[in-house]
Amino acid sequence: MGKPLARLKDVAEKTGFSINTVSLALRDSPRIPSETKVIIREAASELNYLPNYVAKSLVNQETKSIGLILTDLENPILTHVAQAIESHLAKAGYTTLFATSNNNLEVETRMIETFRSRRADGMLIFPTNHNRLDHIRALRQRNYPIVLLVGSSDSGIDAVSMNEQMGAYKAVSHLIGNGHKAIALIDPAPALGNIEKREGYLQAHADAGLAARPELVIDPKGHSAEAGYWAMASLMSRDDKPTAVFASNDSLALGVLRFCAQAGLRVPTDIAIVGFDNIEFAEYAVTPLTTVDYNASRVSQLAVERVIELIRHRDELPPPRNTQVTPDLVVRESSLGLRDRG
Amino acid sequence: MGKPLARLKDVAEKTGFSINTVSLALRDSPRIPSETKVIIREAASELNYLPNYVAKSLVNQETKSIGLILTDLENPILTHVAQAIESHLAKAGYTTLFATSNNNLEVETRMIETFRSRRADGMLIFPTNHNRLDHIRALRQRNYPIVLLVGSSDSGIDAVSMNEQMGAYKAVSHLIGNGHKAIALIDPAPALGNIEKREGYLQAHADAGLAARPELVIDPKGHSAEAGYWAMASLMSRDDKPTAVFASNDSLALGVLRFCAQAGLRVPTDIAIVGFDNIEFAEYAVTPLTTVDYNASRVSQLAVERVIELIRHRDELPPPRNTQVTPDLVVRESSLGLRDRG
DNA sequence: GACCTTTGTATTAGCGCTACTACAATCAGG
DNA sequence: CCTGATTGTAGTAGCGCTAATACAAAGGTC
Repeated sequence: MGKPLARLKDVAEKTGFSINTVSLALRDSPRIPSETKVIIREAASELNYLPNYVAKSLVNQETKSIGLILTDLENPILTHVAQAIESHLAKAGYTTLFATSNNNLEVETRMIETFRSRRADGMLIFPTNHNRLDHIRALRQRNYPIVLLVGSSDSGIDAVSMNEQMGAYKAVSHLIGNGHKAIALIDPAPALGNIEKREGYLQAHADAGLAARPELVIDPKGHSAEAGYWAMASLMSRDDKPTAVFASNDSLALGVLRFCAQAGLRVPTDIAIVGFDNIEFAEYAVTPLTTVDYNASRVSQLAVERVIELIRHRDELPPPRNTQVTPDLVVRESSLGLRDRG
Repeated sequence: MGKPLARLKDVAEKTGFSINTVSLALRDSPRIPSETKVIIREAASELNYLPNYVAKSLVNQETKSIGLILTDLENPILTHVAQAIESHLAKAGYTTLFATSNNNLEVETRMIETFRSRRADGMLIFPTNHNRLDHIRALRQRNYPIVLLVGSSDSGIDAVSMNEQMGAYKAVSHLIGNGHKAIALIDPAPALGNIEKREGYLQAHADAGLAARPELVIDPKGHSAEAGYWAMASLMSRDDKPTAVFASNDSLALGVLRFCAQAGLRVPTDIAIVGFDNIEFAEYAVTPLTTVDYNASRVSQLAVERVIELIRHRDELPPPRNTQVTPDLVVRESSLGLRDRG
């Protein structure tokens, strides 16, 4: 912690008042006359006094810090979430304890323990697996304020998230509406137990009376542009080729786009592409990308408000609520149907 | 902090041992026989005991946490830095306190105070202004372990960073070597007091005996793709047009690329473009982007090692060192000269 | 002037933990 | 069998702070 900092005791000795008087004065208590306050504040600032939050936390039984656990920051949209959450928390007087789980359940569990041990007042968690939430649910049942950043309707845990299933539904319905019947899904999440987008994909097919084609659903084993590139290469090497692709995030979609450019496939004439997240670069790709807009700032704000509300309730938390933000589809060039074009 | 957690006292009462014995047992002291340890550990886990790090920190005079302050996470490369730093710190047993300054010196100063008040053992800072470092220098002089993430040769503060001047030098020299004489610089940093890249740009001109053209240096007032787009639009609306552009980060460069695509300018035939950072999408742009590779993982690792080393020295810090990692230029299609092409 | 209030300040206890010290009980050596 | 070391456990103090309490001194009331 660097050189030992001045304590209340030092300010007390310098001014001749007692520790208690100094503490009250610095916290602007009405019991201390303003002349005394001035003297004490000056002495404190001369000594470069800064209150020791560790000691304060021990007494007050709250740390004014909350833990933020994300899977990773590879996805630019999670980055936005992280930054927005930090800003909101700072504004509310909270410090952000940050960690990434690397999509590893064990790491996630360990980081939760670390933050509990540090007595974070609450946590915001983007869990690695949307179904294996027992460790988190157990905490919530002991009244620990936790808000998940992915939907989980019946998990018994508060959640604020984008409605990913709805987003996927909108994206795929849009493609179906443009006449596509062979729509690929590139999504690594189902293999990790997170099936929201695939459900939306299937539902869109069902509602349109179109049979989904299991052979067009592919796990890219990663969520980078490179993973998207190779998933697309694999899809196009088969006999049964798609005419449209829904990629579960924009990085994957940009990889798909790149494959198409190199393979001489025209977008959207030969292949229509829709992504998910609406990252900055979606608009600046080879072909501007149609994508589902992830409203990071809205999700972040609601999640922070929720966790602070839970913290306020302390002893008896209200029943968990699951808030889903409905995403908009941003239609750009990469998915235009024939009738939309000049 | 959720419901009051079990304390040593509770474990002591449950087992009949004293608080002290329980504390020693849980910390695996050799003075406690292993049978006793087993009894105590079992009781602790039944009570769901987790050591209170706040109390521990108060006694030990160290929090095992370090503050990380970045300007923002808009730039994907800072995101990589953040994630890599968090991973390295976690591996070393440190928790990351995270904050963004939003390029606002006042916010930066406030966050530094917050982290000091929370008794972070050290800090890693990407400062908003590379010259206004007095507030940080003052801390360092009081033996507070701080490592900057931007170069600062004579600042009196430790630093680990990419050599941005060298990177810019390599980028611009590459363009000059390809025969370009009218090279624009799109860089918002000099207006904020950070002139490293501009210096490299000028040095490359000087060393090649080429006169730099001040009218081709433009401040895009931001570092987004959109800012790059409009900066390029402004440059191309003038009489004196560049034949090449060096953009101070890849987002700007992608905006430039987009402008060129829309304006019908061929890259690299009509305009050569070089970016900075080598973000994932540089490779997946309309035209794959030549760029300076920001070695985020190397910088992060060295910075974490340095700050931990400083923490180890506690009372008397060694003299500050400034480590600059030399970046490589990654040549892709966007800057190929005539002789490089088929 | 006896009594009550207000005002300014000091004292004490305690948050949960660890370091230091204390001290019986056991054991080894001469 | 006494001395001195070893072993297992407990007691005490203190990290820096706040809350609760205490208590003089001054001021107001009848």
